Amino acid sequence: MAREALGEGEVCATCGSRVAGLCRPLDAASLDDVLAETEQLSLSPRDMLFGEGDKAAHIYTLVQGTAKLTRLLPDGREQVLGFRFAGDVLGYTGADHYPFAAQLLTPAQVCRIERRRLDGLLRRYPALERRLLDLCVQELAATQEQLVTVGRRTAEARVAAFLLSLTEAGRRRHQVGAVLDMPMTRGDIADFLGLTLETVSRTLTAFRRRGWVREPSHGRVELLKREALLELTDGSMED
Amino acid sequence: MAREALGEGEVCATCGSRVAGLCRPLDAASLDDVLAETEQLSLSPRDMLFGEGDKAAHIYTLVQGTAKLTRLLPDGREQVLGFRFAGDVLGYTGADHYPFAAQLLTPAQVCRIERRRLDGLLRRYPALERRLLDLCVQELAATQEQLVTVGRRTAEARVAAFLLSLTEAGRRRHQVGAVLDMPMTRGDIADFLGLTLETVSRTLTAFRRRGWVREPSHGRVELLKREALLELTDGSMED
DNA sequence: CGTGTTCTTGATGATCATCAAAGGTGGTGG
DNA sequence: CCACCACCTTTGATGATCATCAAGAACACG
Repeated sequence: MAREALGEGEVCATCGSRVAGLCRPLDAASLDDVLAETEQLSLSPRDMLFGEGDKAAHIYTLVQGTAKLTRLLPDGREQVLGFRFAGDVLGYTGADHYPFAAQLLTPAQVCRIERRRLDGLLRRYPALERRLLDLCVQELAATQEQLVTVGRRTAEARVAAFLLSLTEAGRRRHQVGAVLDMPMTRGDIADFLGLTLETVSRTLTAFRRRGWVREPSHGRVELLKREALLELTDGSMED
Repeated sequence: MAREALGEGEVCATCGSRVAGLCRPLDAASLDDVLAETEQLSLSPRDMLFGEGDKAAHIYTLVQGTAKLTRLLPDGREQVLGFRFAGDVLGYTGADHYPFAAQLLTPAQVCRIERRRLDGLLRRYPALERRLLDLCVQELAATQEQLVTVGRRTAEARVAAFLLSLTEAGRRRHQVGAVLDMPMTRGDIADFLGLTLETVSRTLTAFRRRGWVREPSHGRVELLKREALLELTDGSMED
């Protein structure tokens, strides 16, 4: 669906790689070469891409769909480290076991490559290593931003920051229009923001009552008063 | 001081690079080459390595001393993103402005290199790019761990996790003995853990009263009951 | 020895978690 | 096609944890 809207990079026959994902910096010939070493998978909501502590055998590019990255706590609760969308790369780690789990929230297509094959490719295509570094730096910045949100903001400000981050995620996927996909449950959002699902629910209905947001259907939101949400985050989210 | 304890890599005449830092993977000849493009600085507590939003002109290796990375909130409070110790690399970012500030907590020596010169070096020594990626992956993991701490743990568990992380940081610097450096104030720790300085103070005196920790002098701690602290974090910090 | 900073300790209260129950929604199978 | 079931969401009542406000003590520094 987003396929036609992509413009610029195009290509991405099987993998979407050219557009975003790991292989973005490659030219057509190299891309074919790399794609030869990959597998494509179709998956369903709740499927695990990998579990926390699993052997880190693959690197994944999410071609279509949404996933959450989670760490499990001993008492059964979980912390959501982040959400990932079409075009994002998942599961690169220095260690040989994944330090967190990746679970799909929607139907999805992914492109994956074996870790040990990747090492060869990295030697052959140095641009890939640079790409991985750029992606890692981006992820780090996003995680730090999230740390600020969870560490220093009120419940309302956290939910506001989350909603605003959805529009950023939508833009990266060239999503047009004011209505955003929000495939995660209140519980997922709560585990992301360091709150309970009740608090998230109450906060969202408060925003709805104030006319700041609208939920046209399950899994979608529209932000009607972006300024109000921005103000809640205290101006600390730029753009 | 830690200098003689290093063993293995040694070298590190000026920069400490061989031991840790950015240049660890280089051989002696390449190291000399790289060092020729660096500057060495001696700095004092409270000096800023760089401010949030400054032009990202340099990459720094902390040779000696401790620093905190912070983001400022509009209301004047700050979130400490992390602490950095001898051997750590600071200030690598994809953007052209630093997204956070770096301030020293102790007297320090740093080795820095201009951003644009680094780009040339990265081409000449691909191992450096790999090194940067490894460091970034490590930082990401640490930040995610911190997100779990701040998002899901009680005040006591957060302080316990912080203390335990100090022993990890000490080990990386080959610090021997049970007494750890803790150059940060209660306020710094609070801003790191998403608490107030009063709560940190109360929690630490509680630990002291229980005989779990001791502060032989300002800026040092000894952990007397590691198991107790570990249990507080709920077993979610391994090792 | 004084001054600024950091640390401790107490009293009070707000925010958000917890416990509980009912209303929606989508999906599945009879 | 309808009914049932699992899961998600909403809303309320209550209370615990931690922030806030305040003041004094310890410490480091010049």
